[in-house]
Amino acid sequence: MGITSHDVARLAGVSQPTVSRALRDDPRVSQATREKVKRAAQALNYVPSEAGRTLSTRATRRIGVIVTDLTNPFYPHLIAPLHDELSDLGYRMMLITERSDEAVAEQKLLDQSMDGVVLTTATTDSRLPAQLEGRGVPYVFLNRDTGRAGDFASVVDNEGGGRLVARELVALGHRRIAGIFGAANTTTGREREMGFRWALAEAGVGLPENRVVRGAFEYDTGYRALPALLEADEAPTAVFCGNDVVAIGVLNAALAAGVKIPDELTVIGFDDLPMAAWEVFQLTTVRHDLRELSRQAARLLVRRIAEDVDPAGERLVLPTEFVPRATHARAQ
Amino acid sequence: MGITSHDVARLAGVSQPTVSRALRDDPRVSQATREKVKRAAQALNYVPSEAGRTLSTRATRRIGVIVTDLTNPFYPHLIAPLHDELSDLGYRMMLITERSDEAVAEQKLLDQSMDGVVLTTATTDSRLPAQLEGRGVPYVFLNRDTGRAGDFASVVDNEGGGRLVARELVALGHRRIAGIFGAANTTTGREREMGFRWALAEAGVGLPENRVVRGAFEYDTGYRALPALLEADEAPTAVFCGNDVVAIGVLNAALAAGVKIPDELTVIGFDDLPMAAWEVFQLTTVRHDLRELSRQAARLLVRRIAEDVDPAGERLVLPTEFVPRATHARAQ
DNA sequence: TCATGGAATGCATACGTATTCCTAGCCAAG
DNA sequence: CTTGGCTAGGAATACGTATGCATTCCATGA
Repeated sequence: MGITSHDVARLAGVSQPTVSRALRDDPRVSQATREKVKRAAQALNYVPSEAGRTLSTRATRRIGVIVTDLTNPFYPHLIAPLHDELSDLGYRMMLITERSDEAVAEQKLLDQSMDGVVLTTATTDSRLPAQLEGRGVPYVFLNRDTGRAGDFASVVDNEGGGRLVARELVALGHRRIAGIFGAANTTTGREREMGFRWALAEAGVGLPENRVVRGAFEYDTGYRALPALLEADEAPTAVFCGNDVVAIGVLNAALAAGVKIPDELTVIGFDDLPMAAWEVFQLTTVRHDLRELSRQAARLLVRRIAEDVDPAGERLVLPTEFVPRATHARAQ
Repeated sequence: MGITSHDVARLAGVSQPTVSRALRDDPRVSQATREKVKRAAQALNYVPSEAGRTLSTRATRRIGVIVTDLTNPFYPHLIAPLHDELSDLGYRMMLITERSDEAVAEQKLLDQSMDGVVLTTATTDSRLPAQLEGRGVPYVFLNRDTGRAGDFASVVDNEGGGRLVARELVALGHRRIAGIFGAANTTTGREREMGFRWALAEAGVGLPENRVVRGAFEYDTGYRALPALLEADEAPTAVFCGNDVVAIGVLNAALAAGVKIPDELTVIGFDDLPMAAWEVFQLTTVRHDLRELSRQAARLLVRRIAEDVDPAGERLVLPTEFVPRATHARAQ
């Protein structure tokens, strides 16, 4: 069925190893032979078998990427540039969702079928990193990490972003402020909350627990949190959301509840997804370079595979920037 | 470095083939030996090498999926259930974007590194299917196909969907109707347009070329098309969009242009993405079962790999349903 | 003229698993 | 007591590529 290097060898009248060398432009094969082999390969439409090569070289040129939910609009914006950069670096991307049975997922990661792994779903209690470590599989964190020393990670200055938002809200005169943060076992959730909280505290503004919600970085988290926050005795005049997707949930819930944005409620997101700029949202948010975030992760991983990396860990942090649009206003 | 079946064999005091058999519960190995081997494998934390298995069995349990742009909100809703179903069927998903250099992409598809391929980006003039055919790589079309006989495809009744919309618009009294359709070299674009057009013609309503736009199924297509359509002498009172993403572009453009939806313009989408139901859009659209569409494709491909399939081709067509929400109204 | 060395290529083998075929041992039937 | 058949496991090998090592051939220099 499949055409092998032996078939090419036969046609070209050389040995199989010579085919292998000629096609990879090994200087040890003469110009004439090289051309003869290439013509034969062309004629047979030969494509080297990846499995054979992998077994022989012990490199798959494949990278596994662990994601939770692709239908969450955030992830495609992470995955797409990651795919492109990996592709440029000569690697293919293998997508694995976290939901898969854990044992199965581990098998997939540990069977030597990938040269490296990108983790986008790290929680502070995940045991996967240790497994990979033990198996010698290079990996990097993207967007989230464990927060421990020794990580290889491409992340955002979440604390700084949280601070930016807090200062803006305070400057706008807001005092009853709410937060819908990410899960406490994610660094993105925790760091954004901490930066926000500390900067508020510096300004003497409190953030009581009854104005705080924590949940997954999903539309529904924002959509469901808003009604609860509005029920409180003193409704907040501003809410900082863990990310844009959550904020968009809030904006939709506000529309459903008849809450005027930004007059009655200021809403701030995080990430600046393209969607945030849509006319229907005009979401004020915190921008960072999502493309670069992914690219950096790809390059870091490839460096780690090549062992061209600081053994003590490398944590690449991208800066944030406040993006004023139409969902913020002075406290009434 | 890696632990192989030979290591397990040594520890268990048996031969390598016995390890292979024992771990795969081959009835030819005795209960006692099987347990001994499994304990040894457990102790060494043995995971079979995928490359070795692939080379030996000539099956990779890997499926390639070709996509254009993941950041287009439509694709994740196609890919996520596809991934899940493939995973349930024991396959992994390898993502490949169309933008990659074509030669490179072909290499990736033809190097025997996948057992099958799912094509989501077929155009009527694509040469990839022929390549795969020639190489004996099983493939199926998902969502789009070539429209030729012999295809293996999981698609939607696009024509029927187009008809549904045309009849609704006519019943609402619309006579100046516009269409923003998909590219003419995609079946999804063409069939939706044809169904729509024919049903309008049946009702005696015309669809002049100056009220027709064709373009990629992207946000920008809708966003840019609306101003052009509004400039015409007689602005349309209704516009049918090639899919929800395009429709959402139109809704945003309408907001920017100060056009009231639905009073001044009726907007209809196609697909019923979750996003269509968001309060900010409340998009009237055409629903089909996107999850089932992908699942069907996965199962069809696996059947084709097993050669348990009608050699003349199989085209699985899912029905459509009109979903009235808030972006349609009677012609003023 | 013969030894030396380098260039070009072939031979043998490794990679890790699955499978075909063979062998040893045992039991039961004659 | 022998023989046929069955069971459990091992030996050999295939899968396709890459590579270390051996070989051949030719040119060069002594």
